[in-house]
Amino acid sequence: MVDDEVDRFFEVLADPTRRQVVRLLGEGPQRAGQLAVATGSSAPAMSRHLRILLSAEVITDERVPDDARLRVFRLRQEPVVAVQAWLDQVQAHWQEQLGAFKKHVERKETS
Amino acid sequence: MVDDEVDRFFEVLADPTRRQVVRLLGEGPQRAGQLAVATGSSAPAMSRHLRILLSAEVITDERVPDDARLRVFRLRQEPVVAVQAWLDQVQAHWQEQLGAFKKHVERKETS
DNA sequence: CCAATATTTAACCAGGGATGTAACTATTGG
DNA sequence: CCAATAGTTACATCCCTGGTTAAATATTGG
Repeated sequence: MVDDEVDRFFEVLADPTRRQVVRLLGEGPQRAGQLAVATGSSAPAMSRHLRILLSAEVITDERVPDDARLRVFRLRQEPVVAVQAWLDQVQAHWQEQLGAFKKHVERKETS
Repeated sequence: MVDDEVDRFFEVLADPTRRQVVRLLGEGPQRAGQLAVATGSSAPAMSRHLRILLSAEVITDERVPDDARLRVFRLRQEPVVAVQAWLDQVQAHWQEQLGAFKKHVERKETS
């Protein structure tokens, strides 16, 4: 029942700005403000995107101990892995065909 | 510039019915009507979903030679592969960390 | 305590996307 | 030629998402 995670991931990643955020966070944790400028979004817009990504559990947030105004966001790996698994499953029948083809070739080679 | 393909894939896969369609077509080609009943959608709704998936080049269509009223749809593998590559890239820094950890363990083991 | 910084919340608005119904096209089969 | 089948298109509607502006909250630094 990890399907939920996949569903939320796709729904939330429909937005190009949020895809960019995921991309950026893929390279490492970032602050909200940094993400805003990097994506060319206003602060309020970014705040909402982050809230959506949080509620979909695609990212996590932490307050910086030194400066509690700052908030850093981190990409969670679980949903990424879940989506990869989903795509693998979609590809399953191609893999099978590939397997069948391999067997076919092998049979030819050994004959 | 394969990023376009990824963008369209995510935008189009935001809809749960279309995700279902992709899932179903992952198991093999299907007709429009079959997909409609399988997903519990009306014929017009499915027709629209398929048109969207076609324009995003996620699927292809073929007319059946015997009965030209029928149309079968097939999942294209290219976008699936492209999205997998995208996710791999997002995961890149985790892989690095994993690599670093492995090296760390190896160093410990050999010492 | 005050000014500046970082981010969130609220209120509002415009556009897009999904759906159902009904009508239409194309094709098959008797 | 007509009835049935498969699918598409058009239209009206609804809702949801995303953006903006302005104000609020929280925290830091002088």
